[in-house]
This record gives sequence, structure tokens and C-alpha cells, in this order.
Amino acid sequence: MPSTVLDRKAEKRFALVDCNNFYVSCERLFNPSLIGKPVVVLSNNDGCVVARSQEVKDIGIKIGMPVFRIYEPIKRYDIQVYSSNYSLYSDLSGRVMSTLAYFAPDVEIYSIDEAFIDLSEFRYRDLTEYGSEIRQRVKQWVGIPVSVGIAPTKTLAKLANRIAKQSNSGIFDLSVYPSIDKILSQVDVGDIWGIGFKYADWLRDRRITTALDLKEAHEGLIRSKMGIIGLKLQRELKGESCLSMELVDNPKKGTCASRSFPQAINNLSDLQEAISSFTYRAAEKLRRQKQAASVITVFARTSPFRDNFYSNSATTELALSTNYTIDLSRTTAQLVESIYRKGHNFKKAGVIFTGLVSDRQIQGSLFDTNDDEAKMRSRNLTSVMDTINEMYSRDTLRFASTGVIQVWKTKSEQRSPRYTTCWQDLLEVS
DNA sequence: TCTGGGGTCCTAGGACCC
DNA sequence: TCTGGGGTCCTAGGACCC
Repeated sequence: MPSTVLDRKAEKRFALVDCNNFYVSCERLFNPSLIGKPVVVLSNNDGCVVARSQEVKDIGIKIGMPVFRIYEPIKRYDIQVYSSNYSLYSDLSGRVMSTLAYFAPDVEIYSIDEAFIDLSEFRYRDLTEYGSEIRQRVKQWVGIPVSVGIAPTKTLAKLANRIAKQSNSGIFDLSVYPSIDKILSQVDVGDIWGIGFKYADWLRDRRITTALDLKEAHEGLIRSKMGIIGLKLQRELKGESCLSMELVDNPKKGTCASRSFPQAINNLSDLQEAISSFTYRAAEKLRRQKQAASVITVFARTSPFRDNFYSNSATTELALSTNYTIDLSRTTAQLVESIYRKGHNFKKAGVIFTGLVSDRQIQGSLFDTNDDEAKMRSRNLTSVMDTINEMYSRDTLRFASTGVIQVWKTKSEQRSPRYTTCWQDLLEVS
């Protein structure tokens, strides 16, 4: 009796809490007139759709669609269009996550709008009720609607969350549902967490079209194509927990700053400005993470949607790890020159830092000049800039090498005010 | 005309060693 | 002309996530 086996093994309970249409919900929180209207939020450069209200989903607009392809429905349905306002979203995300911490000791923040909660300790309680409590509390304290899916494994909790989203209650506990297989047979294989485009196609070619098919597929076959990840996924579908909670904040292995340009760049000096600015941005991240980089990559490419696609990158290793913008800029400036080729229209570029170490244990080197005074100047300048930019706003102080005109600067024409993170943008009540 | 940004993990294959 | 076996380490590339 398979269900008995599952019951005996099912000692764990994971909840996946996911904010509904998160970016749209954030916009609506500060602008209630948007409630009930179709709303989309766009990616950087106002390029693609990254969030949709239910009304927009019902119209059939898909995630990732370029905005120029949906001008017609935007007009016809009077869709409200917003640029991304990441400072607002990350602030509200933080409030949601701290609310969740009241419900269980172990909360894993999985993304800006999702968290896993380990409810194993509470498994003899009525978790449907507990989940409803979580929903109500987040709605009351933060104002963001969430859905809660509960199951014996993370993969099944993801799946339960999809079902929760479609229900009126916004909560679904798969572990008390009488027939998990019946549910799995109704889930498209491409909708499983961990199955992307490529794997979905490959599986469908082999007549594995539902989650139930995948659960029952031959292990060797799955292993041959998807490796260990595929096997774990399959076991998770069987109710055997293979993915544990990741509670420690692991240090990052790489940090990157890159952007697409609203208009293609066809000269070296604009590209240099852009790279200089990305270097500053990425170095800022390193310092915030208390890390320093030893390997630096600069890349640039033309549009993949045009003919004559061109892409190039160059990497160099530093003798001494650092997180000072000035030191890093010297290297990125050289690298960008080495990859630039005349005659190409560059549409995107970026800086990637890897070989990251904690900035407390920066390795010394034979080639270190030991110029303590220069080092001290770098450090002082950097910390002054960081402090001022944090107090006022980003880019209050920046290097002249990042340019004045900044033709490459990201477009963001419909951004809502930064209600919660910027004094000038505080909501006024009259 | 106009198509995001920032990550993670795994694996195959090559270089190299004894 | 003959052309091992086993191991490690590193990297590029491919897949995935939100």
C-alpha cells in the first residue's frame, strides 16, 4: 500500500509561502486605485513583463513577453504599466520575511517573494489552520497577500502552492490529501520545480508528460539525462525529502553587475563609461557582502535577436584580492579595451567578480607594493563615498569615469515613488 | 524601433600526475 | 611498433531558479 509507506516516511512538513503577484501587490499597496484593474510591472529598461495581476493573466499575456508586442492589448484593456521599483519591493519583502519568522524558527528565504518554512515540529497540528493564520498575519501586518502550500518535501510543497494559488482559501496541505497520485497526474511535467524548457521537451518526447509519469519513470533513464538532480527530484515527488532547508547564509561565489542598453553602443568611450559604472556598482555589492574579488571578467555582446551576433569576454586574475572601486576599475578599464571591436552595436555588457574571499582574510602577495599610503587613500575615499551615497541617494557621489551624459543608462519611465525607502517619496496624506 | 538581471549547481572532458 | 590505469583538478558549458 503505497500511501502507508509514504505516511511512515513523511516525517517532514515544509510550507512554501509565496506572495501573490508580488510586484503588482506592492504597487497596489501604495496605490489602491489599481485594485481590480489589470496591472503589469516591467523589467529593467522597461523591456519585458516580469509581473502580472490576475486580470492580465486572464487576458493571456505571458510572463517575459517584450512590451512592444503587447501595445495593442495594453490599449484595449487599459492595462496599467509600471517600471520595476526594486527598492520598494525589497523593503516590503523584508517585512514579509520577518513576519514569517514569528511562525517557526526555521525560515529559508528562497527569493524576493518566497520562503520555505520547516513545519515538521508542528505536523500533528492542523496545518491548514496554521497556514491560514500565516496568511492572515502577513496580510494584516504587511498588506501583501500570500499563498501557502504544505507537503512532506520541498518539491511537493512548491506543487501544493500552485494548487493553493488557484483555490479561494489560498492554502493547500498536500500531506493530508487522500490521493497524491491523482494530483500528480494532473500536473504538467513542465510545471514541476526543476524542470525547465529543455528537460520538459526531452521528457515529453519519451511520453513522460505529467508529474505522475515522472515519479514512475525508470530511474536510469532520468539519471542519464538529468543526473543526480533528476534523481533527487524524482524521490521528492515520491515523498522522500532530499532537499533540506538551507538556513545558513552562504557566502556568494560570484557577484555581477550588468545591464542591457536602451540603445546600442557603437563606440569605445560609451562602453568604457558603462563598464566603469558597473564596476562601481559591483564593488559596492562586494563591500556590503564583506567580500573581496580576485578574478575579474568583463563581457559585452550585441543583441541576440539581430544578425551578426557578437559576444566577447576577458578575464584576469589579480595578485591581490580587493573590493576598492579604484583598484578594480584599473583592471576593468583594460579588459574592456581588449574586448571592444569596432563596427559592432553592443546591447549589453557587464562585470563579473569571482574568486571571492572574505575581506577579513585578504591574501598578501609577493607583488604587493606595500604602498600603505596609497592603500589608505583608496580605503578612505571608498568609505566616504559609501557613507554619503547611503545617507543621500545612490550616485550622489560617483567617479567621473562613469560619464556625464550616460547614453547607456537604463530606462525606467513608469516607476512609482520609493514610498518606503526614500524621504522625498514618502506618501502624503491630505 | 523596442526582448531583464543575478544567481546556483552539475557534468564532461582535458590537462596533468604517477 | 608497441600505445595502461587510475587519480585529481580545473574549466566551459549547460541546465535550472526567481
